[in-house]
Amino acid sequence: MSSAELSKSYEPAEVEARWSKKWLDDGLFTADPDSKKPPFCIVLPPPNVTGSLHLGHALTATIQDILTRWKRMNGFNCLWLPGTDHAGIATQMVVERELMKTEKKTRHDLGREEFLKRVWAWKKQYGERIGEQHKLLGASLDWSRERFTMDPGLSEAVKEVFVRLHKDGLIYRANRLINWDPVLRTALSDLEVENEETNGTLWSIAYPVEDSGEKLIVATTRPETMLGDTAVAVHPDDERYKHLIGKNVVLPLVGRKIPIIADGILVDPKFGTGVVKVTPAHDHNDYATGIRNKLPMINIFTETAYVNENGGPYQGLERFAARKKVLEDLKNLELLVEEKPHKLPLAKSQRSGVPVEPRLSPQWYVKTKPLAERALKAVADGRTTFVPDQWTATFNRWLENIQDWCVSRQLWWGHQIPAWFPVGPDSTVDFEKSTPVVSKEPPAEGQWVQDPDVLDTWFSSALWPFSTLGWPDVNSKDLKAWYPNQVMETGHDIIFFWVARMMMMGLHFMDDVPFRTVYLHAMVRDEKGEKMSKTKGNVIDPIDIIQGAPPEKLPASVKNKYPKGLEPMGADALRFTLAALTQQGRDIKLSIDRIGGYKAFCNKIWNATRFALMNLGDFQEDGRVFIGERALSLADKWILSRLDRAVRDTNEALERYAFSDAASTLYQFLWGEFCDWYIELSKGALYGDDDAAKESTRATLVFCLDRVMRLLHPFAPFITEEIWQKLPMARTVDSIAIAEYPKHDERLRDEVAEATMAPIITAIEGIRTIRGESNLSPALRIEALIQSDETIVRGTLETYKRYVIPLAGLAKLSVEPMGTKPPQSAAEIRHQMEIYVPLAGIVDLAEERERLKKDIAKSEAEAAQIQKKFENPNYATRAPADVVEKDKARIAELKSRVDKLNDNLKRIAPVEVRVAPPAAGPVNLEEELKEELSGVTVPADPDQQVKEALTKLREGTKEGLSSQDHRDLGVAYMNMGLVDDAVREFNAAKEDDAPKKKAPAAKKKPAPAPQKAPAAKKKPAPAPKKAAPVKKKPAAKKPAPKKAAPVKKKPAAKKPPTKKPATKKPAPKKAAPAKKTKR
RNA sequence: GGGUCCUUAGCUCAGUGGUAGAGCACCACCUUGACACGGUGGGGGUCGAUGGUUCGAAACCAUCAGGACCCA
Repeated sequence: MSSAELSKSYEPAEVEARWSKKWLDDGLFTADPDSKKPPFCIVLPPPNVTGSLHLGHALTATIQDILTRWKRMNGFNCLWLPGTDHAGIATQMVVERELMKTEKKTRHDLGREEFLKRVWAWKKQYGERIGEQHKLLGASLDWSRERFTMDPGLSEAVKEVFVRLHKDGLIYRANRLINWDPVLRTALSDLEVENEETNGTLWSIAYPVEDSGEKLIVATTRPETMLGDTAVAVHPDDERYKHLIGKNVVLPLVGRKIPIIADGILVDPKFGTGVVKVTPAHDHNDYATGIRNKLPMINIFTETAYVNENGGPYQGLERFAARKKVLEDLKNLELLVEEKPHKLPLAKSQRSGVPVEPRLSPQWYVKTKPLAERALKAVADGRTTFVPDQWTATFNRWLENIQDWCVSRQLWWGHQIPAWFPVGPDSTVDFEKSTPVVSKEPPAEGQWVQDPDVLDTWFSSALWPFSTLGWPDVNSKDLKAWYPNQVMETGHDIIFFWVARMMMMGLHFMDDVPFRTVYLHAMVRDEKGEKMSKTKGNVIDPIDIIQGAPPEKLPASVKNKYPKGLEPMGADALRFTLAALTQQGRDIKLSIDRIGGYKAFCNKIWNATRFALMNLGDFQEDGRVFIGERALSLADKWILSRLDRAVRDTNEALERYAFSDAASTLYQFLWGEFCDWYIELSKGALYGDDDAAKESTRATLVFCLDRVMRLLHPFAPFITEEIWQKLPMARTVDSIAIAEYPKHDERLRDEVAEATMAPIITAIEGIRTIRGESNLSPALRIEALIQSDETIVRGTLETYKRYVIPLAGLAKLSVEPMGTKPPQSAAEIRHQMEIYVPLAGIVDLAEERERLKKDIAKSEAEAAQIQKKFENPNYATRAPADVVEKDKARIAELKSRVDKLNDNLKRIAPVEVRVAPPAAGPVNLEEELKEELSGVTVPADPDQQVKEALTKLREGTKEGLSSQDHRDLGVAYMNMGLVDDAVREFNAAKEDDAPKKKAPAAKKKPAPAPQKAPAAKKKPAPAPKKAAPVKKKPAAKKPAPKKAAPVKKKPAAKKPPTKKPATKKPAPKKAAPAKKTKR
């Protein structure tokens, strides 16, 4: 086991399939109502049964699964209950469309019974898909409790609720103006109607006043409804029309006499002409006016919005055709006065998209006021809280202004309303006039017919938190165990559809809130921030991201960006991305590239594990000795302490539902600390001969991986299970899914270790900065000298040379008190230490000078900025002392830094190289330059690598070089302090009078390699100050700003939580991995 | 018309009174015995605009501009 072989990279497909099946086979997610553990229950908001999951569902599932797995691992008795919704209108529409397409039939051709059979068949065929998708996502749902809103149990709950609400006087039937969808031929609730700003027309029509030559000009956006006008209204105070109030107009086209009424509510005298036509049966405002003024109501449309028998000659025309005809006729009569463009809000059916036709019809309503009051109170009392809490206000405002809820739908697919109408003597049923009996069964006496209508889908959804648990059986074990649910997690777009209604129903029937916390997540949008919708064609199937997809499967917008299709990312990467992007109160713009980044993260974790397993030997953690009791190295103690912080921060973030903060912490710890630092530091021990060190390192690796896999498991269930199972250690449970979630453990915290590591990290980073900015090959070992006045720092660096040397790629490290600076060196001034790397012979000092100058400039600029604050006399007096002190200290530090950098700049001032003209005869350069070169340190024993490179170069110089090339090389060698080589080249330059043009063969190794083709520089002697371009980049390199002394910060204060994957890192400023070095 | 939210590096976003941050992208150097889905180093921002409060504003207040969403 300890030598388990891992593939070179993480391949999610196989791993996911295997564990997904195993978890289900083992029933790990099947909840037990008899458990003594504390309950934790989330019911999955049921998706449309015939639909398919989109990324919004993937987000819901991810968040709920994170919460559930986290709680499960924390010892809760978790139930996450899946299910689907029958989605009345949507499903019926889909099946009707299919029926028309394949059989050219309407549902009426089939009849209700036969049609419903088809819908059930459809449900059976497509209903599995949602479940499969959830399983691919790794959702730890209890499939044994899967529910469907039209299951017998849930249907029973619906009937029970309807009957009881009716008995309680909270359900009634009324003939009112409702929102009617003329395509679907059903009533809709207010929430199912969307108002859309539309460019329309405002027509002005002349209505002749009866027995008078006067005409009233009315303005309307819907002229066809004049067929149903029963009045015209003016404002009671409008002087223009006062004299006409009480008279009649003759309705054009129809000839009906209708009254001129005064209504101060309907009429705005400033709008249009100040005269309004009133059509109570086809407009909500007019309807209210009709009631106020006791006007007759004339319905002019059929249920499909064709003009009916009340429309006289227009009967049979569709509503828009009727409009056209009415306008035409008015024009002919010269009664159409004006026509102008007008913007108006158009009410459209959310489902069919057609304009809603307000229609008078008898429907069932839920009286919501009393229910809403309880819901409001429960939230006010804090029995249910919203996260983020900004939604509380939205919730309150809606419930405070709630209208009665129209719950009947003229559909076939859904819960048929348990109301019974008497069959009349002539075997007919008058659904409009007769009084129905509400009960589950028809009355025993007489002949009854059940109301043909069904209930709004949301009616059954509102019962979901308790109907799924067995209600109305109040003795149900599940109900007792898990009601109220702990959390309702859903999108904020359905706070009214669902959350509010579940609150009302839960409180009424269970006498308690349905859930303690409502977590509302943001909407998932595409990369451009647009809502994902089928019509926009930007909907992405989460499975295509998990498993990859060929371009032809993708929506156009995605295909454009990824013409080759999508690579498989794996469920863990998708989940982690969603969690990382979840900001409270902010939409998620999903970036596929971002998912790629987290896929890389998964691969990184995989390889870190691979490294560990390859180096564990026969180590086996039996758990008998607590890790802290082992003889741990500094690195071991450090990473354990960092791990403990990650554990604490992750738990703390999850408590706050701050998923992105948790993801960030995990990402940063695993990559930025564990991989970048600990693994690199561990190599010394693992590859060394000290068995004790090896043992403690192996134990630490296993300990960390075990903990961090558990910590990460809720976010990335598959890879963590796979890795956890491979760790050589004793386990008390068979799956990480039911292993204990790591908890903060004070024994692991080690402030001393963290503080001790700080200068080590500072030193390594400082040396790396020099290397990087000097473009030194990672393979090149260099020497470094660190000076510090801090005894502790010196002691630490001396003691832990074995950490610094390999990670910084050193051949040698010297540590000493502040003192004489080495000549010809690059410098980095860091907190409590100065780092010097002798560069003579390695690198072009001119570039180092540039680097220093920029660093100086930057420090000076920062100091000046702070200094400016002190120019304001009030600053020192009014600002808090500690802030002032801090600024003073910072200025002092910067000034000292500038001084030191300047010193070093002087030390590496250019060497004046005077080269005699070649024609002047033999020159003994060594002799001639003795003085100038006296300060140059010639590396006593250049690194083997350098030697090799030089050898190669020297060989290269033997052929094809012009005298000019030799001279350039000579200067280069001079600058590097390689006097012998320089002299040889200068001599060669003189001897070689027949120049051959050929660039030296040398590669780009560390040594100088003047690759430029030998230009025919005729100039006798180059005498360049710095000629030899050691590196390629001609231009100045970059400065070496580096932030001040990062490491110091003391990891603890992680600032506020962050969001993204990487946030602020705790200790290591930049967490530089440490790969290179060894060789 | 009412309400909510957003505007910080090329992109996506943290930061909410005291030295501008992350990931990705970018540049340079590296096929180093876990990983090129990698390593190291680096460049890049007048924090939407204007005014105010304050010793000090990306942050608080006001106004404006641009964008998103909800409700009527």
